[in-house]
Amino acid sequence: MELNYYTSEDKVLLAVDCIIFGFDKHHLKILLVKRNIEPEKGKWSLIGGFLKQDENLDEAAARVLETLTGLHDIYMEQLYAYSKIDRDPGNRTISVAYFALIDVASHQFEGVQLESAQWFDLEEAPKLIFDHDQMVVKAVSRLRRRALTMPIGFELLPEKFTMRQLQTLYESILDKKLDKRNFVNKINSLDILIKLDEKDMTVARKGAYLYTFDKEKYDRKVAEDGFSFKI
Amino acid sequence: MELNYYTSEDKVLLAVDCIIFGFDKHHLKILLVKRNIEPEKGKWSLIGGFLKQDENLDEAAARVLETLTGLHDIYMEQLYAYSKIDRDPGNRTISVAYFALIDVASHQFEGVQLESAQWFDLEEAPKLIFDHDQMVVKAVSRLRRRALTMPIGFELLPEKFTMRQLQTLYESILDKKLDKRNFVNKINSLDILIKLDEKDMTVARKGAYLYTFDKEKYDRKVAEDGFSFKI
DNA sequence: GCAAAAGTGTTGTAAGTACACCCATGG
DNA sequence: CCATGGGTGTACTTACAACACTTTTGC
Repeated sequence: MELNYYTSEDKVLLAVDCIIFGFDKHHLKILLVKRNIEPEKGKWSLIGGFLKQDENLDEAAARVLETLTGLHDIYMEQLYAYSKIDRDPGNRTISVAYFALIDVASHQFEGVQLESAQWFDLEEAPKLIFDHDQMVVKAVSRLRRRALTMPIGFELLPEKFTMRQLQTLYESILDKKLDKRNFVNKINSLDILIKLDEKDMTVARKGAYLYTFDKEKYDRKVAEDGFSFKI
Repeated sequence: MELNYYTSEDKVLLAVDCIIFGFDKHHLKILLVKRNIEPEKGKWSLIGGFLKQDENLDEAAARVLETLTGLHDIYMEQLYAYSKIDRDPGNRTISVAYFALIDVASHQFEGVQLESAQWFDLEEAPKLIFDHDQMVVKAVSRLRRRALTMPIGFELLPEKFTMRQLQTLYESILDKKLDKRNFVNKINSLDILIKLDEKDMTVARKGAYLYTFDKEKYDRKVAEDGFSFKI
C-alpha cells in the first residue's frame, strides 16, 4: 500500500545511460550501440534504459549493462544527472549517466555480437546522439581522477597482467607517456601487487613477469594505516 | 507540440535537495528547515522541492534556494542522485542533491527569519529526515575536495577578508589546524589575491590587512598558463 | 607597559622527475 | 649472433612541513 503524498507534482521519465570503458592491451575503448528506436534510430548512442518502479538507479544501470553484455558484478559508478529540457527530442527525459569498467579480453560476451554494439577507440568514436558526447567527456575525466587515486585500473585488465600492460593502461587513461622506471618504482612502492612465478612469453623473447592485484592486502592497508593509493 | 515516444515507461517524482553551506567567521554552517509537510512534518530537513516540466535540475535547485533565501547567482553544484526505493516514505521519489555556498554575513536574507530555517554548526546539526544526513556527508567531502583545487572558498567569505579569516575558513572546511606561515606563503605564491590599503581594525589592535579575490587574474592565469589552484 | 593578534623566512625532509644500460631469449 | 622488449638504480629538483620571534596599539 502506498501513501501518495505530493500528488500535485509533475512526474518525469528517468533514464540511465552507461559509458562502458574497456581496454584491449593497447587502447582505451568505449562500447556503443546503434540505436534501434525512434527518435534518432540508427545513430550511435550509449546504452541506456529507463528506471523502473522497483529498482534504484544503481540497479537500473547494472540491469542495462547486463542486458547488453551478459556481465554482472561490474565496477559501476554514478556520474551525473543530465536534465536539459529538450535533451531528448522524443520526450522530456532526465538521464543519470553511469560509467562502467570491464576487461574486454577476459569477457567473451555474446551481447556485443548480437546487438549492434561495437567497441571504439576513444579517439575514433563517432558522434553520439543527444548529450551523450558530453557524458563521455565527463566520464573520461572522472576515470582519470579515479585511476590516480583508487585501484580501479585493475578492473580493466585481466586477472594476470604484466607491468608494461599496466603502464600502457595508465598511459591510455591519462593520455600521456610515463617513464618506465618511475612507473615500476611507484607501483612497487605501493606494495599491493603479487609478482607471480609465471611469465607472459607472448610479449617478448625474454618474457615478462605476470602480476595480480592483491585486493585483500590493499583493503587491509587502507583499513589499518591511513594508506591511500596514489599514482 | 510534443512527440511522446517512450509512452509505456514508468514516470517518477524527481526532487532536488540543497545542502547550503555558510561561514560566519568562525564555523562552517549549514542551513536547515523544519519540514512543514507530511510525512515527517516538524523534523529537520534540507530544503528541497520538485523538478517542474519547464526547468532543468540546475534551475530547480536555484529556484528552491531563492525561494527560501531570496538569493540568486549563488555558487551551486550538482552532487549526486539518491534513488533508494523507500528513501521517502511519502512516495517513490528520486532526489538530486545540490550544494550551495553563501556568505552568511553579507547576505541579510529575510527568508531565513520567515520560514522555520536555521543555521547550524556542522558538528551540532540535528539528525535529518530520509537520507539527508548521507547527502550532507557527501557534500562536505565534495566541498573539501573543491576547496583544495578550486577557488571556491571565496564564495563563503565577504568581498573583503583577512588572511586569518581565509585560514580559519580552510581550517573549518578541512577540519584541521593549518600553520599560519605556511598558509600565507602558499596563498601568496598563488598570486590571485589583491592586498588592499585597508585594515580590519575590529580583529586586533594592530589591525589586519584586507584582501579580495582577483577573479580576472585567476581566470587569466588559468587560460594562459596551465595554472591550477592547489592548497 | 602589557595583552592580543598580526606579520614574516629558513631549514630539513619527502616526493617527484629525469635519465641509460644490461639481460634473456627466439629466430 | 642479433634484434626485441624486459628489467633495474641514482642524482637532482621541487614541493611540503616544521618551527619562533617581532610588531602594533588599545586599554
